[in-house]
Amino acid sequence: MAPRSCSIANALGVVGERWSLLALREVFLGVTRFDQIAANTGASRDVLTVRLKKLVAAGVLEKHQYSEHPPRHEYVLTDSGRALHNVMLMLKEWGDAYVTEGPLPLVWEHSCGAVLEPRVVCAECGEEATSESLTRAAEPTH
Amino acid sequence: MAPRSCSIANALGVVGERWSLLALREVFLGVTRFDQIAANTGASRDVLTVRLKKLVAAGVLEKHQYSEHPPRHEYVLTDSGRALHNVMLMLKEWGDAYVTEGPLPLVWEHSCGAVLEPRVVCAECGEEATSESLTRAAEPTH
DNA sequence: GGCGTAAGTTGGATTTTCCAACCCACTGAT
DNA sequence: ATCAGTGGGTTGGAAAATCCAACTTACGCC
Repeated sequence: MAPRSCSIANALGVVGERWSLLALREVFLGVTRFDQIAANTGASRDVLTVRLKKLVAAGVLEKHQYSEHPPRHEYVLTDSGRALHNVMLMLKEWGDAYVTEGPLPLVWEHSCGAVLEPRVVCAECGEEATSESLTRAAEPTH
Repeated sequence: MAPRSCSIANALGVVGERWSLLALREVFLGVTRFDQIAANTGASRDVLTVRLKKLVAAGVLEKHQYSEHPPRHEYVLTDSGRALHNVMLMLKEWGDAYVTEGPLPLVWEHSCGAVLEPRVVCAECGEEATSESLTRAAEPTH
């Protein structure tokens, strides 16, 4: 039996290794340089090198040279990388609710002025998308 | 410099290891037994044993005995586990859009009848929560 | 010249992971 | 009663990934 084919597995194949998402979190927060990413995540430099290369190869990040002499780079998000924002939001939300103890280390405020409480809704009808309100529409026909 | 304290890191401490989220995906899909989870994810049995124990210890899953002789168990989601649904949805959405090639292996239909296209919105105002519409509201005061 | 910073590389020890094989308790068919 | 099959693991050894500290290169500043 081959394992189930699934976009969650595919996604994790790209960003599912340790440090990948934390490195991306830093880029989202505006920290784009190797040393700072290493310090803020706690990843060792060699592993971080490999992760960043993989994320660049996968088209999630781009490496921009912002100085030629000496050569200096920064990592910036591609469209694909920016699209991971929702994943990070939900992961943060779950961590806030069920893992983090004590005061929350980071709180987002939405442009409407409220502290952000994210909800996942169906783009069509605007109603919340819970696991109960979803049914499988297609199976692989193989 | 200590690494940044953050709910994303805390969340990944619980579900960030390989196979954890895929095992949870199976439980969401109604596959609750060890052998089937192993087969559908591709995880080796020893690693899966450790992952499931950790998820139970973290309060994400519960192990229910459904037969005494022979002892047989199934894994069921707790509230905390059910709350991971949003994370999985967004991960699937990103995988669909940026990683999976060819036809999508799985499509969800919302109760409104439409194929689900999930959006993350602010619970307060209902507007979409993009990275541009968010600002940091609090920093650790330490 | 010496110090500091950025962005890695390298080497070796330690952990994890993988995989196949094994085990035990039971069930159901012959 | 034996015999294959299933569920849920455990064990052992090989392979891969990770961690950490030290080293490197290439500059800019004083």
